Amino acid sequence: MDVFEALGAPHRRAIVELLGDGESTAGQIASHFSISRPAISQHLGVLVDAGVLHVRAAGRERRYSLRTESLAEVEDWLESQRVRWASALDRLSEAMDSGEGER
Amino acid sequence: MDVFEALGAPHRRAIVELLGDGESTAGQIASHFSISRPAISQHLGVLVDAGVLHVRAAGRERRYSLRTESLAEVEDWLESQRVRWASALDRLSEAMDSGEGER
DNA sequence: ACTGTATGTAAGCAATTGCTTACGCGTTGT
DNA sequence: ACAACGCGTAAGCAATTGCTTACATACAGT
Repeated sequence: MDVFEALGAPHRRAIVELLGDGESTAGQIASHFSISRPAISQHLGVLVDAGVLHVRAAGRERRYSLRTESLAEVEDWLESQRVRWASALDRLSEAMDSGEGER
Repeated sequence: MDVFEALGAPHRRAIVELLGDGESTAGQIASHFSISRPAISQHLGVLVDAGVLHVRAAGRERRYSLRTESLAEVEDWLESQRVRWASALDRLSEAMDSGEGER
């Protein structure tokens, strides 16, 4: 599953938001939600698979943290879309300037 | 369905990429994919609902175009995440500077 | 060694998703 | 008026998702 799909689920986005404050353990994360701990564990698995999170074992805990590179990946995509959109607009206004009356 | 979920599906992202070149009709869009036309129609519906696309009826055609504001929404979210992440790092290094030996 | 704590994994299930084919409805051209 | 076109909607279906409870594993504290 890629980054976009991973961020598609609201709960997973909420997890990312939580981790914006910094690293935290699976249990701490789960405590913020009303769904079961295993459900969170599965979401965390998806996020790690997608490269959004990084896990670090620390004793019996597992500390999750954001991998900002993955968010950058999404940002890059958006950026590239905006660029293409902008140049499409350019072409459009160019066409309107020159060929106004055509069809 | 919100923008994130809408962009979660690969086909829908591909549609957005297509529309980066400018407005186009449902049929034109569908012709780029191997899935059925109704399937594309449904994806278009989702994207419009999510505010990603705008439709304009033109005779018997329907012209779809990007609503860049919605992509900006996603970008804002990412941005805000990055800000929080950055300040979390600040707090961390601050803590390390001052209280090094604690814990 | 033994108990409790932190966590992932397995199995099962209802709801949702992404697709298909069949159909309906307005628009265009003759 | 009528045929063909462009498109959305309905119905149905298999696959996937998001959850649950129950279980397994591994470390920590006594």
